[in-house]
Parts: sequence; structure tokens; C-alpha cells
Amino acid sequence: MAQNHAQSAGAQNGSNGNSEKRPPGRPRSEESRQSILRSTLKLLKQGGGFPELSIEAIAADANVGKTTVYRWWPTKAALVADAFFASAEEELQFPNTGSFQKDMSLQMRRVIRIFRSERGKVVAALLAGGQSDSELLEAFRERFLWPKRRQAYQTLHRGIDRGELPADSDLDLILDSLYGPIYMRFLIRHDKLDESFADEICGLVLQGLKRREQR
Amino acid sequence: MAQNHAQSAGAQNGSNGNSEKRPPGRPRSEESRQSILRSTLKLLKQGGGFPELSIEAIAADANVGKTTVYRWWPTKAALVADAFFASAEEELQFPNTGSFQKDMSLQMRRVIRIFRSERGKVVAALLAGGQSDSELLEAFRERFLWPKRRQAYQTLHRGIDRGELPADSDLDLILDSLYGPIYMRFLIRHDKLDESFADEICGLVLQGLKRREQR
Amino acid sequence: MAQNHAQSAGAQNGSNGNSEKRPPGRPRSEESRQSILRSTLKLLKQGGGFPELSIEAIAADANVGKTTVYRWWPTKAALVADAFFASAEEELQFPNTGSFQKDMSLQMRRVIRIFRSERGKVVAALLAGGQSDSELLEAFRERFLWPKRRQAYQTLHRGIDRGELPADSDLDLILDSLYGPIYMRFLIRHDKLDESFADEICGLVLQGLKRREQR
Amino acid sequence: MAQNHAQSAGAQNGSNGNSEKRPPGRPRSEESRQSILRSTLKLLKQGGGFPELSIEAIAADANVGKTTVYRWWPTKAALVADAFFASAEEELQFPNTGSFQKDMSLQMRRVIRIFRSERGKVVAALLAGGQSDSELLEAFRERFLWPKRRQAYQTLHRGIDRGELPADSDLDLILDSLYGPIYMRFLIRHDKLDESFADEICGLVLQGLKRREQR
DNA sequence: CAATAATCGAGACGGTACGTCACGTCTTCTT
DNA sequence: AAGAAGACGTGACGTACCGTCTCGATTATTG
Repeated sequence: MAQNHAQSAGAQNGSNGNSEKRPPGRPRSEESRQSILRSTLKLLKQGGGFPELSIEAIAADANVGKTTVYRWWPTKAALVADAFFASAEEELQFPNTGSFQKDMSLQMRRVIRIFRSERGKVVAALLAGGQSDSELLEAFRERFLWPKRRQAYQTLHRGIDRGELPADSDLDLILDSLYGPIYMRFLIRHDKLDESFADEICGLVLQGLKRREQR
Repeated sequence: MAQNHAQSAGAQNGSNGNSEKRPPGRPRSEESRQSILRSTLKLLKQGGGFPELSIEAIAADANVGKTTVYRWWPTKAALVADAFFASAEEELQFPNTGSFQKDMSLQMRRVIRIFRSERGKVVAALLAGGQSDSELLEAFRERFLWPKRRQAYQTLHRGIDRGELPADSDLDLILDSLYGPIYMRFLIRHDKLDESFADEICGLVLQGLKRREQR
Repeated sequence: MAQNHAQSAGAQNGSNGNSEKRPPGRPRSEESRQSILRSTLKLLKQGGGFPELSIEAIAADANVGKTTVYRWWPTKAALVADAFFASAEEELQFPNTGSFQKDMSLQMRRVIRIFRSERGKVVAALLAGGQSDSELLEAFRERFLWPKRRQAYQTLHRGIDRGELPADSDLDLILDSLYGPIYMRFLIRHDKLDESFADEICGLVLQGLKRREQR
Repeated sequence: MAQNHAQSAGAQNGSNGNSEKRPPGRPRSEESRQSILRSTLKLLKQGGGFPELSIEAIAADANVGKTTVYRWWPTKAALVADAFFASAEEELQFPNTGSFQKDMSLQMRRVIRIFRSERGKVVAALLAGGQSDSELLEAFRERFLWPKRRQAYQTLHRGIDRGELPADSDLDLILDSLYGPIYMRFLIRHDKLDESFADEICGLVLQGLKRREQR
């Protein structure tokens, strides 16, 4: 799988201090690894899209042998995934304002902001590539979607605890109804996608829920 | 643009009998055209996705010279678009049951049915390819999304006329909230996408609207 | 086999004038073919030897796609063989002076002259490459050695007819004894190889034969 | 030069016991050295030829780091030369039967026997590689050809002393005339090379010389 | 007995060339 | 004029070795 490749390099000695057994042979060059990831993002943001991105170009831009790329990433897809996730690991935290609707809306605004930025091209490339590469799509889910969604569950549970939501709500249905429209406009581009769209969706989807509850 | 290419061929002599000026030389082979479109769909359904589909393979499978493909379609994207739309032009009509929610739900079920079928692969390829080819995405919108959406507007207007919906509803917001979750599950595949999902979305999104109205 | 590849291109319509059925498709580019052969010889004469010669470099020097080289020659060896033989097809004719010893000596001098020239490098490359490529060695025999040797047989037969040689002479033994020393000095380079060496060998090997006869 | 490298290792402490100054540090592993030479010969006999032999494969087969190979042999050629000569140093002694022709013939038979054996592949690889690596060819001459030839000179001188040969004979010409045909058939493979060929050559080349003398 | 020094294995590194594939263009004869 | 056939130059693919480099481990001599 994609995420098994590059991310571990920096953290592999993290568990305990110095008694770790290093494998024999010249250790992997952290410098090359980062240079490759950096060049991947750079070229993706510049150039056309996922299919236009060539490993040849990445290696050249990173001043690295093609072999070094292939040694660590089995496919272009895995590389792009790592490059993206390495650069976006800790953003997109959920706020905690006391109102679950406000929390969701704020986080959805951040997603939209990213989708509209240059990094949006990388997400689009990832999802596009994922349509013909199930591992790539799985990497997107495992390393991007699920981590965020787990935080979203907590936010929604807070809403339930506060009585803002029915206890028997289908959380996945709610979340897909909130984010689905964003992904749709992001990928199909049939209508404008600005941050206020987050509020509109929340207004439509969550208002109804709250009303239902208040009766 | 993509759709300007192939569709006129079959109909060019249809309007009136003899005043049409036919250009000299051998006329275009309708047989080749259809064979190419057929092979395109076939290979898309078989093989990986948009990037894996090669014009070389299409021409070989269709028993056609590569030149013939390139003569009539400027890009692979245009060809795939034509191939898909030629095969799906008249399906996905909206029903008219008297309840706009039932109408929407029924049509959403049909969309899901298509997405789950082999033709779903073609849609996915189209949207994936569209991420790095704006003309392909535009073709998808112009020839698939907008025609359906125009029908959806009518359905929603019927709902407004019947008082099922507020008159000032943001129709695009509603439609994206209904279809967005479907596209999201279709493209990201993080959760199951079966036809009952249509009902669930309608339940969540439209119930709220109706409640809001009923107050 | 090597010689089945490129040589036929120029002569394929030679049998009859115009009723020849040409195969469909774009015909092979005679210009490219010759450019490739020319560059092959050029680089072989310049550079190190057979292993140092790269098809990449040949294609670049000939302003030709690598594919074009691979389309027509299965291996580098076959290409080098064609390049050499195309350039040396009709030289090395045997003279007819009335004395078979003088005929042999003159022709051996020509062989030495070629071995000492730049073309010698190509022969060396051919024989070196042939040690790990039996087809290359076979090409050398079929297209270089045997044609010359057939002429040599005639020369020796003339000597027999004139009574200069015993009628029961082992012609192959004689010829290997005459040319073997030349090849040995050419390939091992342990002693000087100039044209007078031809006379010395003839003096040693053929003198004895003639003496034997005269008794 | 090639032969300056590995041969000294085994013998460096052999001359005298303790006055040798051994440098500090871990001494060279004799085991590795022999394992490398053994694997080199093994792969040469198995595989294609000199160009197909890779140092990578040798190191792997010998269970040795690539560095160890490169530390002791500057080029693949030097390694192959050492491997061959280490295995053939003391064979091919000339006999002394009382007849120089019989002596030559017997020794030539031994050469042919070696050329026909598996070790012949190594000789062929050596001479092939030598065509584009003058040091390799020089190693062959210095460590194989000249040592044998010095013995051959003695054999021929015995023949002169016994009156079997003219005193003014060109020994190099004679030896090239005797061995040239063998090398030629060995390298070009246009005719069969069995041990009786040695007698035939001697019969042709030396008979003439003896006749000339007897007059 | 520690310090120093050279070798060992392993294997990653930046490269070069490999032989293949598809690209989009072209050139030919046939329909 | 359009068709099929297929060769053309181009460029990226993923692989194999090249010769160099950095590691920890090993094995000797020297202080």
C-alpha cells in the first residue's frame, strides 16, 4: 500500500531511543526523499494533471536517479499520495465552538479553501488517478478521508450530547450530505465553489435535522 | 469542442432529399464511426480507466486505421465523450408521479443504477479524465449534467407549484445536496452506494425543506 | 538471421517492372535505413568497440527514432553486420595472374590492408561480438567468409589445373593455414601485421606444397 | 595492469616469515578473493560471454559485496584475466620427444583440447573483450601467449640443433602459421576443430620446411 | 586492553542505456 | 476524399548494471 513506503522513514526510530537495530547497508537518503516529494508537488501544481506528470520529470527536477524513485514508490500514484499527505497531515483540524453546526461549517470552509488553492489540483489528481487505481483511492480514504471523518464523528457526537441532533442520526449519511455537494462542485465545476457554500449546505441539511429534533 | 465532431455524420442527409450539397470524394464511413465508438466503450468497460485507454487499441479493436480516429476526433477525451453520450442520450428521463420527492428519488435511483453498472466505469473515466482536460469536463456538463438538470428544474418547479417547496428555494443548492452525496460515494467509494441511498438522502434533505415549509 | 533484414529493401522490386504488389502502408524509409547504417559505421570507427556502441547513440546520430532501429534490426549485432557488409560487399575480388601463389598473395595483401584500415575495427567488433552471439558469427561467415572462400577455391583449382598444386590438396586446410596467421595477428596483436606478411606466409606454406609436387 | 592486482595477495607472506611488515587493519580475505575468481569462471562458462558477464552477478554469486570486487580489480577485464590465468598457469607444458614436429603437434593438440573444453569459452571471452580493451589483450599476451611461446622457441631451437629446421628460420612466422589456423577455426567456427587438425597443420607447414632442408 | 585502521557484507545513491509502448503525423495504395 | 495499413520521430516507461558512497560489524596491529 501507498502509505507504507515513505512516511516511515523519518519516524522509524521514534519508539525508543538508541537500541534500535538499523538494517545493514547505506541508509536511505532523507534528503532525496524530501526532494522527490517536493518536486512531485511542484510539478503537479505547475503542469496539467496526474497523467501529464512523469516520473522522469520528477527525478530530473529533484536531482535524483529514476531508480531512487522506483525503489521507494511502486507507482506514480503512491508517490503523489505520499507527496500530498506529507504536506497536509495535520491541517484540517475540527474546531470546537460549542455549536456542532458552527464546527462543521468552519471545517467545511477550510476544506473548500484547500480545494480552491493550488493544493486542490493535487486532490483532483489523486481522485482522478484513483478512478483507475484502487490503491490510490484507498490511500486517499485511509490517510485523508477517514482521519478527518473520525474527528467529524466526535463533533457530531458532541451535537448529540448537547441535544442538537437526534441520537439515532445516521452520521455517515449526514457527513456525505454535507461534503458530497462540495466534492461534486469541486470535481464537476458546474457551479461556483466558495466558502459561503459551506454555510448554505449546513443551512439546508442541518437546519432540517435540528427542526426535527425541536419538535 | 468534443460534441461537434461525430454526431452530425449520421444525420447530415436527413433533413431534405436533394438540395444538400455533398462534398466530392468518398463519404465518411458510418460503419467505421460506430465501430470506433463501440470499441471505445468496450475497452473502457474492460480495461483500467481513461489513461489506460489507448487510441492505438481502439483502432485495432475496431479494425480501423488510426488516421480515421484522428480525422474525426481531436483528442481521446472527445472520443470517449462521444462514445458515452451516444449510448446514453435518452435515458434518465424524470418521472412525474405527483410528488416531487418521489420523482427525485426515482430518478436518483436510476442514476445510482447506472453508476453501479458497467457504464459507471465510463462515467468515472470521464470525470477522471476531465480533471486534467477541461474540454472533457465541459462536455460532461453540457451533454449530460445540464440536460438532466433542466429536467430537474421542472420537477422542482412542479413541487413549488404544488406547495411542496418554498418558492424562494435555491434549486442548484438543493440539487447539489441531493446528487453530491451520490457522486461522492461513487467516486471515493468509502461507503456502499445502493439505490436505497437515494431515499435516505431525500429523506434527510427534502424532509427538512418540507418541514420548514409546513411551519 | 541478420542479413534478412535490411538488405532486401533496395532490391525488392527488382524482379519485374511494375506489376509488383507493394504491401499496404507507408513504405520503409530508404533514407533512414542508410542514415542508420552510416552512423553505425561512423560510431564504430570512432568509439571503443562493439560493447561501447549504443543503439541510443546510433539513433541520435542518424536523426532517427530508436524504434526505427529496433523495427528493422533485432539486435545491435545484426545492425553492425549489415552496416559492415553493406559497405564491403564487392571488394576483395581475387585476381587472376596466371600464378595461384601470386593470386593468393595479392588477395591476402588486400585483406591485411582492410584489417589495418578503419574498417578493421568493424571486423574486430564483429568477431568479438560473435563470440557471445552465434547469429552474428554466422552472418560473418555467410556474408563475408564463404563468398570470399568460394572465390579462393576457384583460384586454387586453377593452380591444380596448371599443375602448381597436388590434385588431392585439402583446400580448407590450405586456406586456413594462409589466413589463420593473418587473423591471429589481427586479433591478438602480438606481432606486426603488414602486407609483406602475406608473402611470408605464402612462402612458407605454399612453397612446401610446390616442392612436394615437383619431386 | 591487470595482473598486478590479485596474484600478490596469496603470496605476500610466503617469501619469508617475519621480517615482512604487515600493514595494520583487517587483512584481505583470501576466501573472498578465491570465491570471486571461482564465480567469475563459473558465470563465464555458463552465460553468454564477456559483455553479458556483470560484476553485480559475480558479487552476488560469490556472496561478496560489490565493493570488495572493485577494491581489488579495476575493471571487469582485469578480473576475468586473473580468473582465467589463475586457473591455467601451469598447464600446457611442451613435451620433449626428440622430434620437434612431434613436440609441436602434441602441444597444439593440448591447446585444441583446451579450446574445445569449457575453458575455451573463457579464452573466447578474453579475446573478444580484448578487442575493445587493450589492457585485457595485453594481459592475454603477457600471461598466456608469451610464456608458451618462449617454450615453443626452445622446442624449435632443439629442432634447429638437431638439423630438423634451417638455422635461419623465422620462428614467429612458423609459430603463427602453426597456431593461426587453430585460433581462426576457434574464433570463426567455420570448420571443425578437433585434435587431428594439429597433425594436418604440422604436416602442411613443417613438412615443407623439412623438405627445403633436405635438399 | 583500548585505540586505530583497513576490510568485510550490505545496499542506497546518481547515472546511462536498455527494449517497449503509445503518441500524433506521414505516406502509400485502394475504394 | 476517405479508408486501412503501417512506418516515422518523439518521449516516457520500468529495469538492469554501472561505479561510488555510506553504514555497522569484523579483524588485525599498535600504543
